[in-house]
Amino acid sequence: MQERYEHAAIEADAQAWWDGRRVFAATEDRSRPKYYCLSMFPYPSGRLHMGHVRNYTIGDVLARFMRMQGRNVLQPMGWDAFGLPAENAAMANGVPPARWTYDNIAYMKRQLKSLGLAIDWDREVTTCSPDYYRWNQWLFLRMLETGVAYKKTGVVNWDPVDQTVLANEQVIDGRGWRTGALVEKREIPMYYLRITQYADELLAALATLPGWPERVRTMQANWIGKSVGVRFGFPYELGGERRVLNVFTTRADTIMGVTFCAVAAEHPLAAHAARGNPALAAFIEECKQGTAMEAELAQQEKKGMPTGLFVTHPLTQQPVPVWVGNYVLMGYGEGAVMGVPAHDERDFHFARTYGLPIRQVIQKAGQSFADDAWQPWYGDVEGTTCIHSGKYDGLGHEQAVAAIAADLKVLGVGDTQVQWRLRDWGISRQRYWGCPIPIVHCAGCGDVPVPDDQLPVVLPDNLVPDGSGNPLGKTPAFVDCACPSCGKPARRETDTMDTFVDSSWYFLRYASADNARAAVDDRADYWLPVDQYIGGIEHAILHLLYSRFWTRVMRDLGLVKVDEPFQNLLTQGMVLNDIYFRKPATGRIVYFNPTEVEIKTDAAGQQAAFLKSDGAPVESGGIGTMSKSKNNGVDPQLLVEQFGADTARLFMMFAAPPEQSLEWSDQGVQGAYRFIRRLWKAVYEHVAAGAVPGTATMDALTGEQRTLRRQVHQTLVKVTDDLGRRRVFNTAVAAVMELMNALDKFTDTTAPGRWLRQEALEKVVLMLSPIVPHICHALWRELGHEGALIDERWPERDASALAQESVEIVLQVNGKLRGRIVVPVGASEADVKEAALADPAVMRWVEGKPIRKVIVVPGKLVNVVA
RNA sequence: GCCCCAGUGGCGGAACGGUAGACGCGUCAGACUCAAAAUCUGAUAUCUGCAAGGGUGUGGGGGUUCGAGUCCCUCCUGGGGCACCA
Repeated sequence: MQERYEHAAIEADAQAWWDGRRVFAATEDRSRPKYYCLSMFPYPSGRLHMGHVRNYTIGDVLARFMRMQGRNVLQPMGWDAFGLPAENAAMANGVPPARWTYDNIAYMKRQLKSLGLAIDWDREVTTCSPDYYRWNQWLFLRMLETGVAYKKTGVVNWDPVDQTVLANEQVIDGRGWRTGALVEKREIPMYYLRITQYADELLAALATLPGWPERVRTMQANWIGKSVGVRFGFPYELGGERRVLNVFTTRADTIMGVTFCAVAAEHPLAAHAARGNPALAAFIEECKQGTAMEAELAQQEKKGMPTGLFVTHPLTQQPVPVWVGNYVLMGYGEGAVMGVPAHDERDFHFARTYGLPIRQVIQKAGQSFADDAWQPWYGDVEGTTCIHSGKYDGLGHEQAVAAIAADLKVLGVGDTQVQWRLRDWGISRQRYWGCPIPIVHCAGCGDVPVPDDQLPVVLPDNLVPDGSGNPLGKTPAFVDCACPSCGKPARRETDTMDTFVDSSWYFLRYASADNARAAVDDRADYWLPVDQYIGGIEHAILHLLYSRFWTRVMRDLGLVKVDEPFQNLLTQGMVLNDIYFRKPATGRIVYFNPTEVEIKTDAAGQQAAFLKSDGAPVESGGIGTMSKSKNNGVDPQLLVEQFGADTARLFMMFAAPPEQSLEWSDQGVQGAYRFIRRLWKAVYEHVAAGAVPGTATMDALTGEQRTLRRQVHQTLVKVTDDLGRRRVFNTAVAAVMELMNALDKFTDTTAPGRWLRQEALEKVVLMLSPIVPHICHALWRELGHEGALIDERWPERDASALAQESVEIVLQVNGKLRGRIVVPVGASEADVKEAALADPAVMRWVEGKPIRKVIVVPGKLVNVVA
């Protein structure tokens, strides 16, 4: 055995061994329980970043661990290859997005391979390939047929200078990122998927996902946002015609406190009132300007303007003024709300601003109402009763809502209704680098779906966008076509699909990746659902919800049998690093990569950062997610070259639990490397000492030998639990490190001692193999095994090694630690209590006080309450 | 603004209501070396004490419990998401 640990040779050798025997190619072996281990596929941005390394190492550890547990493991990989960055790169470099993307994929695939991941590359999926996206198109057409897909108008960010639609990301402070022009909202026709039709099921089924983090389920439930309330109408007359203004409210109990109604700027009533009212028309225009982003809308100043119209309160018959409010969303409910300033905070501030009356109709015991300042209890529903509400006075929230809903129903103006926050999913994007929507617009026949036998509608791969609109629209070879229905010249749809479509079913395609005739086949029934899905917390809502929806749509089309695609979910935390920058007097902030920066400590002990290239200081921007924009990423390539994939993997697993954010640390990497070299050295020295004699008889072991063997098996129990049940890896690594520390101190060179060392090292190599597979592959051979480690099973614990004769008990007096005693295992509670009370330290602390209570936790502690 | 999560030594973190700080990093001391690096050994929350020991301590405040870093309420700070970044 070689004395030096040489990661490059060891890793190349192990990877060649796995590749040469195709050990990770998965087949549908029905005799074994399957394990589908899936990591979120990467966007091919150019190079792998640390977030990827973390994500894929977690997946790989679980995949390899489950393989050792006897499961038939599938771990596939692919590319989320459509998207905006390719268009941005094209604009910057003049290279077509297709070439940029495929070059990136080739490079990143080499990087992934160098990490030694147990991936079945035969199932690789690339979403920008026609082999994949033709099925997006095919599935979209099925959704059109079943009514899941439909067309309506939607709001987009419009850059009036570039004449193009902007992504939210491209809008900075309300202006276009390239032109600096004020962004406008614009309504255009788009295709939508009826996810709201599945809202009930998507919400209810969260209860069937105990393997998901509670917080993700909560976020999804809030996103779907089911609320039960009352929908009712305020009657009014317009041009001699009787109409109603419908609103939805969860607070029908406050209906007697209505002093105004507010409608969205896009509401028909607003448009009507604006005719002949230039000031109102201007206000409505102003509301329609600006952002379409919820985060910005929610923070802008609440503004409104009266329409001059009045509606009638359905219960009091009083006239109620109608306002236009910029805080009313057309997309939610009816696009109109009843205004109850006394009991809704937004309405309160609105009413205060515009001098509208505030009428208290809810009271709470011990609280007094004043209309000059908002108090949180005004919005309470518990412990409140109605006042100033006529026949409803004295009723609680629920009773009042029920009574008022019933009365509105009798009047024929309202009823209880379930309202969802969830909106239908708009999938049209006015962009080039995406999956073409398979529709042809014909002057005679209208919107005609492309027939299945003409799929895929192939995206031309040689265009270079210039930022002014979708280049597809300027490409006659793409746009001009014959109508599939009448054959006359027609125009092809130039919108492409949201890239979330691509990622909503790729995990199904992996199971049937080579099928050119169908999107999925019965192999999907074998592999699905995904047993373990691993990805960033930033996908907690959208991607995961869309995937759950899409899977159900495919189920209802008879294509798959599962309801839920992902049985267990692990949301890994972000990878963070230091941020350094300079802010020139004019121009934009310049960020420097931490590798370009040197930290110096001056005479006074103050630390300061300097740029290596010019020696001048840079400012510290704290710590943040590794990102291109902050230029604080670390290239995994350099790490792998310098220290090897095993070190990179070990550091990632050891530095933090998987769900927490992870701070990058060069010194932490050094520590991981040091441990790997220690492991190598321990095996080297053991092997160099010659062959291990026979076997040892357990009952002949000395106390010290028994202690070591117990620790070996205790570590095995802990690591098995951490990897299997708890899914935390940092503590598993720590336990093995402790064992290695103990092994260092175990200098016994007798025959049983050497035998124990052999056993300990074998267990360590097996336990660490999911995390650092390359070095373990090599060490397993060196420890004298003919077969390869990849074919080994996870070791079993030896119960006899774990047996103990005595156990330490912690003694507390009034909850404070005061001493310890050692008692025999299985000592009775009474004996332990007696021993505890007889302990000198306990006696000293309870002296003179009557003992009120003694709590005994068997095998752990005694707490004396005095 | 709304929804979700996290705050523990100099740092990353451990503690699955029961010994706070495992393990690693860093620092300090020692060994080896002409020297340095590497490696190895030991110490390392804080205050008090010669020591044994004792006090304090898990972002702030309050609560539940024999016992709270852990559960509940509230506030502060940081992070993620908010529907066209992926």
